Amino acid sequence: MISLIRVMIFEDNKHLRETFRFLLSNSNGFACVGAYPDCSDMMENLAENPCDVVLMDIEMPGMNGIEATRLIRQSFPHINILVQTVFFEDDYIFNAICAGASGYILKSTTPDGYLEAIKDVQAGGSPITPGIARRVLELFKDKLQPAPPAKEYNLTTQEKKVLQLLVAGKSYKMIAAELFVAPDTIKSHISNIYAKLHVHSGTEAVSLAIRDRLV
Amino acid sequence: MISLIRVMIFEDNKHLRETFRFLLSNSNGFACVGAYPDCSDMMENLAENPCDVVLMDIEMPGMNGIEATRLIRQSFPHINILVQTVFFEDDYIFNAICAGASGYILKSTTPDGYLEAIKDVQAGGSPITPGIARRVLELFKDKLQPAPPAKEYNLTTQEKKVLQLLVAGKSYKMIAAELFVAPDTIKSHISNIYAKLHVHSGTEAVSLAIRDRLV
DNA sequence: TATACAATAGCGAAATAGGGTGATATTAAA
DNA sequence: TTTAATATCACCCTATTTCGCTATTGTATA
Repeated sequence: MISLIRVMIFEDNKHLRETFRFLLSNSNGFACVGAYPDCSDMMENLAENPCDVVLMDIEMPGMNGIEATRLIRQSFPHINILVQTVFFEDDYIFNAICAGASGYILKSTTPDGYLEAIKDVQAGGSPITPGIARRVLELFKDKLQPAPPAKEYNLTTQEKKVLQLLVAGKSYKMIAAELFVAPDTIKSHISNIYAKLHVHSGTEAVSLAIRDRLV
Repeated sequence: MISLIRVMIFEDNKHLRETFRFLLSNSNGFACVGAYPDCSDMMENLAENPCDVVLMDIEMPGMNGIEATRLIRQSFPHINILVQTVFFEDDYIFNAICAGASGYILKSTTPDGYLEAIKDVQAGGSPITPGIARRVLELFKDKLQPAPPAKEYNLTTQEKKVLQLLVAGKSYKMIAAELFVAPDTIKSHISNIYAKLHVHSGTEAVSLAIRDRLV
């Protein structure tokens, strides 16, 4: 008994859809268990025809491929979804990943490329067209390191401690107690902090401190 | 005149290093402009031998490939760095991307795979081994959607507005003015907000609101 | 039709925060 | 050695915040 990778196709372009079906039906190790132009009966299709991999177009009439991906992942988490598109849109890429796509390839891929990609996702990998992968890495970097504190504010070590306790929601008295100094000293520090941060209240200072990662 | 992709290699394993050198020197369109076992003289090497792509091992004696990647990106931002490793470590992947690696491949790649990957990075893409790409996507998802507000707090719409303005550093009076109601109304709302959030001061509320993404 | 909740508003008292000014001791830099 | 920055503390005064309690209105909901 040979293990087949069962693939379901969602692709609105009829010619492409039939090409995929033909390719999968005539390649060893692959089977096409359905090919549909839109996602109108998607959940029923998936429930009736078990499959391992879904080849999902993004641009489709009705529900788009990203929303469809999200739905499939919710009800059939074991299915690997290979998203394909003609566009490089950052929003597409970002949303497709968040929706749970397991791979993301460009439509310019060769027939063998498709088969390779389907094998890759089935094996637990995530084939990504290099051009798209570059965008993924850029997005990753942008989102994950939103610039270290652009401004330094030149807070002293004691001021930083006070600011931290202020962010923790402590009152002047409590901060004073924790740092073993007089409440008036804390008041003085906080005045200086406000001046350096150009704010005039605790809430403003806390807000800025958190957003600028001063704490 | 043919355009060559000039590649510099950093790889501590002598056999691998020489294999790469041989492969690049004997493949059309590629040139090896240097192959070193560590990064001790890296910056000088790069300054003296212009190159387009660096093939960088992660595990090396002395400076590791990730730190080296960071340094190269700082001084030679036009150079594309292709990182390779034998390990699937999430930390490696994460840090390599943040350091500015343009591609990330496993050492099990075939000779042709290396040449393809080098061509890909030079063309502005980011070849990533599917297995690693899967980890990248997982990391991406984990880091970017750090759980929606675990607690709901059941704030009303008006209370949310008030909280937002409080986070913006506004005083009771200013909030009242912006929402066209009496200051005492804001006082009431804030009392209710504090009760729902289990806090007792503006700074605490702002801190919690930002950290729990209520705003 | 009661009941609950949201939004509104007011009153009073106590606590806290914030602005200003000034002083002292210590330490680091010019 | 003078100067500048830091950390400390005090006093005065006002504004703001916080807590409690009460109360009205409109809108859903049981």
